[in-house]
Amino acid sequence: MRYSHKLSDAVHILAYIDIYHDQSLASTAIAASVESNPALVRRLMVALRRADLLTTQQGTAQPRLTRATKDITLLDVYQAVTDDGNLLHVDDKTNPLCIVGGNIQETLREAYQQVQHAAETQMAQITLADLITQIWTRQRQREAAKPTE
Amino acid sequence: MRYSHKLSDAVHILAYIDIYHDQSLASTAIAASVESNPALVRRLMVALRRADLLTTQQGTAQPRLTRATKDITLLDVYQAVTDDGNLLHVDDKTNPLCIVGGNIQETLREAYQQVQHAAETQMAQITLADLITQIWTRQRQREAAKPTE
DNA sequence: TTAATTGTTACTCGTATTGTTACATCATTT
DNA sequence: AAATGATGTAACAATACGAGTAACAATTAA
Repeated sequence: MRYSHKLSDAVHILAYIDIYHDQSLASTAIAASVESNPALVRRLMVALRRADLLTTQQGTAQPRLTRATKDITLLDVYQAVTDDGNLLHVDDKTNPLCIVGGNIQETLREAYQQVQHAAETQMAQITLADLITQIWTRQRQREAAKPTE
Repeated sequence: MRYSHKLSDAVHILAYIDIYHDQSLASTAIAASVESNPALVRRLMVALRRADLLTTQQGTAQPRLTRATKDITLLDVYQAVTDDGNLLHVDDKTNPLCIVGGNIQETLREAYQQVQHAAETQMAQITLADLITQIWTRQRQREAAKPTE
């Protein structure tokens, strides 16, 4: 299975909507920035809409964030675009008659839960506003490095 | 097939080697506990050997841990069996001419690195000894619940 | 020598992700 | 009212990776 960039693309979409709020927000325009295709963008926007992160209206290219960028965390986006949301996965087919096979599943589930919690805590501390600030900072640095285009 | 259980199976192998050290440690015996096949077990053992977590000898079914179980962490095993070791992945194909597409990759890479660090810190605090203790605890609980087999 | 085991490779299969196309539905413009 | 453009949605293909499986050389021990 290929590594997923759904989270990255979803963040991309949200940042695009915020930064280019006075330009075209059509899925084709966003797709050009993501270098993907409009259908993929719309599919991700469905997931973001279901997670109550943005609103859309059929027929109009007017997606809007439902709240301030500082109130949308990386965790919100992550949970919106992943199915189960688990970073690590237990092998649920082990031999129950073996001491290891019969007890490792619950043991690992608990350990993985601790790792998951640590990761999610960090994700919850990174907001969309933080990311957009970073994007602008890097943009200004690039412009400063190349004063004449 | 769905998400990878390489980490789970690798921990399984290490725990099996420790718990059943006085019984057959052939890849077929371990595979029976994992409910997988010997070749998969041997492939994972290659990764664990390269990470200096165990030693093997061709022709003999005598894998041995290179150090005490308390000195082997979940992070050690994770890094042994994953290629790049990254839990989250940046979309490296975005439009560099767009403010978002041109700066989001590095921005997300930094954010993902923080999440990765949080997860790895937690993984480093979970040792193979902890997991084996958990396995034994659960085993005793199951035996107590069913006094007569 | 014979049997068992590891080390290794090649191949198939299942499935998640992404790319692509098509079309119904809705809104806006003419 | 018609035309245009957008979203919502589904279907299918292409791709990639994990896992299953089989096969065989190399090595060890009986």
